[in-house]
Amino acid sequence: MNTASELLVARHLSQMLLAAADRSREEFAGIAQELDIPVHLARALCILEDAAPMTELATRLECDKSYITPLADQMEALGLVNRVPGQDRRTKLLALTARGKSVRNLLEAQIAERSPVIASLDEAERVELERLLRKLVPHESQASGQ
Amino acid sequence: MNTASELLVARHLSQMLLAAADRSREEFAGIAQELDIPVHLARALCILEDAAPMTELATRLECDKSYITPLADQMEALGLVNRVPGQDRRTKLLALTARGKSVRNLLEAQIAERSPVIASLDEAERVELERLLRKLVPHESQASGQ
DNA sequence: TATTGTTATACTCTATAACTATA
DNA sequence: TATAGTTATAGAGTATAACAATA
Repeated sequence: MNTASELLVARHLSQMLLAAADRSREEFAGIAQELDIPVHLARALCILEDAAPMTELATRLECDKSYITPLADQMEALGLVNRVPGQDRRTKLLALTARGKSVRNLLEAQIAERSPVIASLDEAERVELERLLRKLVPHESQASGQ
Repeated sequence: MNTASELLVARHLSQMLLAAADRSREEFAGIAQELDIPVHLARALCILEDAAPMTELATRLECDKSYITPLADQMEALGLVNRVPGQDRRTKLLALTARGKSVRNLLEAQIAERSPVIASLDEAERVELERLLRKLVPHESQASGQ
């Protein structure tokens, strides 16, 4: 295969990959919007199945800890989490409230139902897609957030 | 299959999809950096094979036209394009200079060689990936920029 | 009246650095 | 001395709105 046609294939497939990722993000954003919570709070909610220190949330969201303070403020203002003390007195855990758990459950149910990889692919196709994506992704980066 | 396991599959595959898209973007950004041009200029360069009005560039890059003015300024400052008059006297075309064409060629050659979908997949795998991605992407959005 | 490109300005998202209180 | 969280501030990236020239 020559360079010119490889270029076309590279462009086309890369664009479809980006489009598929965008579609996945949009579906997630749509679900968050229907539940009336900002997308970045929805991402945090997914992570907070168990109460976790703010620094851990920063690590999982791949952002600076200074970003977590206002994010936690917003989650508290919406009644989704409480700041509770950890054993170390410097540490504050973000713990889901009853409402937080309820919203998180709704969120997860919608993701399971509507995520494009579930809604548009059958079991065999999902297995094959995973195999192909695994070849495209460097192996350490296969465990990041939504 | 129950909802709980579908949730896990949805999460895992969606994350891999996002990671693969990130990887593709990073490869593109790396190539741009090696050629010493900002990523957003590299994207514009890819589009400008033929001279095009600034508004068309805004459409292709999915951004506002007010964003194109400083972008074109930067490309001119780097000697990559010139603003040339169109037939309509309101319109300015962005036309690649000799240097712009040369940088664009280098860029495309690197993309053809190093894009993950070329470097990590064989022909049959690319065909299969395209088939799967096509099912994940709404059909109008299969022609956007890098 | 609508459109092209420009300008000035404002907004969103996120990070950096300095700070407090612990350890 | 190092760490958890907070605060104030700054930067990148991008959009909105008003404008001038032209259609």
